[in-house]
Amino acid sequence: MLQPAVLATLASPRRREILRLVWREERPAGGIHDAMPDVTFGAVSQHLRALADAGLVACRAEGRRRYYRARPAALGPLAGELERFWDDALGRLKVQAELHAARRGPRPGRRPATPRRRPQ
Amino acid sequence: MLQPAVLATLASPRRREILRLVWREERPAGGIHDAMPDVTFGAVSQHLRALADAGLVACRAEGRRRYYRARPAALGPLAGELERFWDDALGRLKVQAELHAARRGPRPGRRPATPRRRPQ
DNA sequence: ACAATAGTTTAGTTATATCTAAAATAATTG
DNA sequence: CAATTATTTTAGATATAACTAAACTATTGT
Repeated sequence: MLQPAVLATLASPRRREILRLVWREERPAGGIHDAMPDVTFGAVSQHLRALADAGLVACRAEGRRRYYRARPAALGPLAGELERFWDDALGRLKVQAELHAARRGPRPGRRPATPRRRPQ
Repeated sequence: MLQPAVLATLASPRRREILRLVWREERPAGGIHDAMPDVTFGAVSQHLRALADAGLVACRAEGRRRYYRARPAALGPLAGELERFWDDALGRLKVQAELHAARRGPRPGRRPATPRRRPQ
């Protein structure tokens, strides 16, 4: 299936919640639902289908259980979709700078690094 | 404004289209609309507001024109929002591998960068 | 085969997004 | 100030998304 909008699929907080639940270890649909008390099993199942359609999760059937797990590689196409922005030299620098700053706190080590395009 | 869902804002293809138009150089709202014949000026303006609310564009008024430009740095929070996934060691490796493979073919330059973990 | 369990799918409701057309605002010009 | 230009905002239509409840499918156990 020609991956329907990874970005759109990730845009739903509910689906990100699910994705986080199955990121490190697979879980059966019921287990996922147990972790989300405020929504129906049916709704969870629907989100799981959306995630699977986008390639963001894989499903393994075992007995009457269906174990879901995240497919981290599916974020590659997301990066691809953002590529037009990300790929811009200025954009990349700014993004990475901010990312690093947010993660580690202000770091003096980052030089402005040869502005190749147009320094705003 | 406390940045409403960068991801959700980017999920709209129309808004990505606009963002691309103002990525490298600022444009007046009208200029943006000119590049999008299949939608109303009003609709464009509404999307511009959504983008601005998400911090993805900035606006400069000059005379009766309003010039918009992208704010690449706003993709930082997006990365932050994806951080929980991206930050996972396995995820990062897979994603970056795929990204680099897609963009330039295998390149040895980038080191994996100390994996910080967060408890889920 | 029957009942129980695990999950999906459907029908229908409600909420949210997106769009158009028109009215409103704001700066500029005559 | 009135007209013009550039843009925003509003009201309302239509489409899409998310959810619930219930019906349905499939697997296991008795």
